[in-house]
Amino acid sequence: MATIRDVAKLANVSVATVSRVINKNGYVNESTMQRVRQAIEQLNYRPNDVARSLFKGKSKMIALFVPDIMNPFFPELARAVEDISNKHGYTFILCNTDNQNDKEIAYLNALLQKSIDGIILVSSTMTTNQVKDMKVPVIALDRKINPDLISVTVNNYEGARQAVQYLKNQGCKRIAHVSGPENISNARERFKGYLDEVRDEEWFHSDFICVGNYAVNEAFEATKNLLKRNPEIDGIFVANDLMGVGVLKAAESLKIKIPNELSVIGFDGIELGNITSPSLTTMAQPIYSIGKRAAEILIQKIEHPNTVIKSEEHKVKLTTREST
Amino acid sequence: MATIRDVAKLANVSVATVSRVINKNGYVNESTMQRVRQAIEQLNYRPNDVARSLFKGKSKMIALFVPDIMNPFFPELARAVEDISNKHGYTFILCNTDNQNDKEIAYLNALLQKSIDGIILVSSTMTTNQVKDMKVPVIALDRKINPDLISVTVNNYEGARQAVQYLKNQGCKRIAHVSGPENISNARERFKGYLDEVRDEEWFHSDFICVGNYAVNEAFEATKNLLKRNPEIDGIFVANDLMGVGVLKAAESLKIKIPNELSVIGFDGIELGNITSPSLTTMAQPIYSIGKRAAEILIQKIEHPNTVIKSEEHKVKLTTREST
DNA sequence: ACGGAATGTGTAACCCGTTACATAAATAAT
DNA sequence: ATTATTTATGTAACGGGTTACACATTCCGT
Repeated sequence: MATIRDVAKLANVSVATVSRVINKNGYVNESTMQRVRQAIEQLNYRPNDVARSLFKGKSKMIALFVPDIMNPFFPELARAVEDISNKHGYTFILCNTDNQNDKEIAYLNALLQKSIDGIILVSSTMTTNQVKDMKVPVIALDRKINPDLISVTVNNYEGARQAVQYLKNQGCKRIAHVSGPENISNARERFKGYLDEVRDEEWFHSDFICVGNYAVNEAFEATKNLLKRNPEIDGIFVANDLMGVGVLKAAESLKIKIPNELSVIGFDGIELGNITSPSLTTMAQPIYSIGKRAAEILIQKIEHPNTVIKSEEHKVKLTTREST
Repeated sequence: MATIRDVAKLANVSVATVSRVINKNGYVNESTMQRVRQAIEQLNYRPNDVARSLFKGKSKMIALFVPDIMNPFFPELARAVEDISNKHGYTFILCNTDNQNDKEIAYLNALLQKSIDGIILVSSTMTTNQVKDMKVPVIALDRKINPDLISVTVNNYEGARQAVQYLKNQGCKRIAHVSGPENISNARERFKGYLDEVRDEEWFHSDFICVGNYAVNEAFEATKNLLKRNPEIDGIFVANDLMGVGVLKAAESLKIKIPNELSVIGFDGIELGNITSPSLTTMAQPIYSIGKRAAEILIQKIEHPNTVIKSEEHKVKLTTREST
């Protein structure tokens, strides 16, 4: 690999001049520039980013922490972040944390040693202190971590209320909820939205609530029990689409007809909900958009540390399909 | 951030000694080591990986190129590669190429400037020359690129034959094929497996073949036409599960009963096939395993360049579900 | 024609670990 | 007792860009 000194020698200039040509800063005479350009061409010279990073203390890399890329909600988020990173000349690092705080911390330290420029966190296990101590720009995505940390999320509470209202409008009289894990902020907000919508109904009963873990199987089992215990249930608001699939399957296994006997609405709007039959009505998040915004904001924070940046809450949108 | 010189000063030794302690090489007196350790502790010193990389010319990073992480086949692959990278102390970089050669080349150059240690390619657009010129270890995954490039794949040809044989065993007498793009090696192999299994049947007709692009929608449309034109078809071997979903939907839209009137078998074994109804019988690849092996082999190649490494062809496995 | 600004280029320090090489003391071998 | 090893530690160059600073030239205004 040719170095900047090779180029300098060939072009009969100093390394400083070559550097100026590469970075388009400082004064360089037009004819000198031509010579340098030619030398660069001739040697097929590419600057060594590692050397650059060492001097600048910046690596032009950003990382995304997700619980598990195999969860179908995250690939679209990852895609968005990668697209934006790439567009701005950043390299994209993906970390699967499995919701384990020790993994997050290990990744964090490893990345700091590599002079990572910024991190986007989808996390429910990071503590306030851990986030405060971070030496690089950080954005929370999908889940709030603490009020001081800029986040890009959706209006989970409002979306949940809208979902339940929609079920009511469809004529449901006994609406249950399969919630997400209570350590995840968006699950709590969706749950609260549900609760505020049903708590004053005379039919409401706390047994209409069951707690899932945002995954298919547990929701499948939990819903079977729920529906066996409470056959009067005619609507279910499920805290995410993945569990929504489990709910559809539970209904199927109990020979409950959807949407005739039971309406189901999910949350997230992942492609998967389009493929089930019946397909799943859902409160769709603008998944790509929030990933994109998180990346844009992060890069803004990296490149212009002084600009004031605010958290964003995007809107979910009812997407009616066959399950209601 | 504390540097090695700060540590050296505090411990009253030279930087060389500190380096020896950190890397556990060379001779260091026990008591000196204690002092150094304490200084490291006290300053909360972490070596700067960028400086290390600069000197060593290695970055402890590996990259995975996939067409698009949003395609449900790839997250599991990515997860496997990330797990193994992480286990061996490598940082994992994900690149979405959209099957565009210019993107691949752009990524490649960017990564080389960052002293990337190795790359795993899922690619059908990289040319032989481009691969030959690469200055770092490279492994092809899922798709062969050229015979000289080590690859980790599955027995697509055999798997395809088994799939068709299975349909025959199930009593299918008119078996069609929805193939993948012919520029993708595994699609060609699967197609050939199908062809070798049906070409001598008296019922075989070239109109039983239709070409898809490994995505749901095109397969949906193509299959609708196929089945309208050839209502005698009673079995379809689909080159991947994603298109398998499209086929199931096409049958549904034509009110063709699966598996009674039509049997469908896919290829890949992605989780999605489990969620459709009917669920999709498939030739399941050991997706995680091949990703894992690709990463292991790559790291082997990086760390021990002289070991002889051979391509691997893993076996697919028939997974019978409701669509047959 | 003279002073100050704009233009053009080079030298060398710097970023921070790593390691070849030198030196010296302690221990082992003969 | 003397030489060969082993152990222990330090100095300084190195990897490859970047940039502060110095110096030289050209241009412009008056």
